[in-house]
Amino acid sequence: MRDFTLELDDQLCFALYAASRAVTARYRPLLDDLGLTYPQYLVMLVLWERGSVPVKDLAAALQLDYGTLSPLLKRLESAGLIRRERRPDDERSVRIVLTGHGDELRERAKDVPPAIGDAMNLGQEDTARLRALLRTLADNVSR
Amino acid sequence: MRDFTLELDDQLCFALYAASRAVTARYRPLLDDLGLTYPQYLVMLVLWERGSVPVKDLAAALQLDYGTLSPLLKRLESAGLIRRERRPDDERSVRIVLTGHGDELRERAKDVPPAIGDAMNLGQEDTARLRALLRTLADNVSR
DNA sequence: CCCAATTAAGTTGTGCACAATCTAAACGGG
DNA sequence: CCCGTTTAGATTGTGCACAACTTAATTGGG
Repeated sequence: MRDFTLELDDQLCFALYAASRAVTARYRPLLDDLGLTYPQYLVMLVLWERGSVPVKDLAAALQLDYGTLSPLLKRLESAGLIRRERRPDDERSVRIVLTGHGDELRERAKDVPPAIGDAMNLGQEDTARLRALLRTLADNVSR
Repeated sequence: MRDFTLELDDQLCFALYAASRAVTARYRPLLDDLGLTYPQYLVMLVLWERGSVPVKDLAAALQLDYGTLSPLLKRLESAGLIRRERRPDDERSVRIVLTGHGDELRERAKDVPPAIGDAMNLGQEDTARLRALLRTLADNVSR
């Protein structure tokens, strides 16, 4: 029989919570140079990859709701990185489009992943293993 | 040479961020029954383990600063779960002490870790592996 | 064809996270 | 013993997360 305690250090959840914040903290100075917060960076990753994306798909990709995304996108818009386009054939839907400025930022962001990979210092093997475990966990927990 | 891209799904950081939020979301209904948020639950874990703790040590254990802890503790206090005691020999230091009500909550929280462990569904082996990887990661990244 | 139900998005309110700033108590070297 | 420095803690302001609610456009069944 497995033995579950209330001790902080036993909890996988705390290791997860602490690691997530530690990684975000490591990103912060790099992203400050780009004028982005961490969640804003994630949005930009999706846009750099797909060019333009409906808000709905952005929400699905990042697992965020409109309550988080709407104000975040408003800030990216007033920073001049994105534009909102309401679809003519469905006035409910809003498509997020990169501006020229937003696209240019991609070049400057190229250095971020290697710098973080270096700081994480896990090696290719453990990185893949960890990513797989995290996906399994997220999957299990959200069904 | 390792190949770092800007694709969202490549990023370990996103898997980490998503998994952390998914796990917290799974805790939510259980903690709602106890009248706690997830960070409040973490504080209570430390208090249930150590009885009473100076705010400074709480901050160190959870890696949180006073800006996060002060208002959180104020809410736990007005919920009647904790008490603040200013140390007579050092008026700067505040010690957090469980109230009777706070101590009683421990009994009701006993069911939480097994329920979460069950939902995570990782097995003892992978759980230990994941926890170890997360600690190494947090360690590497915050040096 | 119409209207009830659904869908996309936004808004409001609460509670973290964290940087920056502030206060007051304690310490310590000259 | 005094004053500059350090330390414990709180406060303020910004930006997520997320629940609950609102709005407006679209859809689909009778």
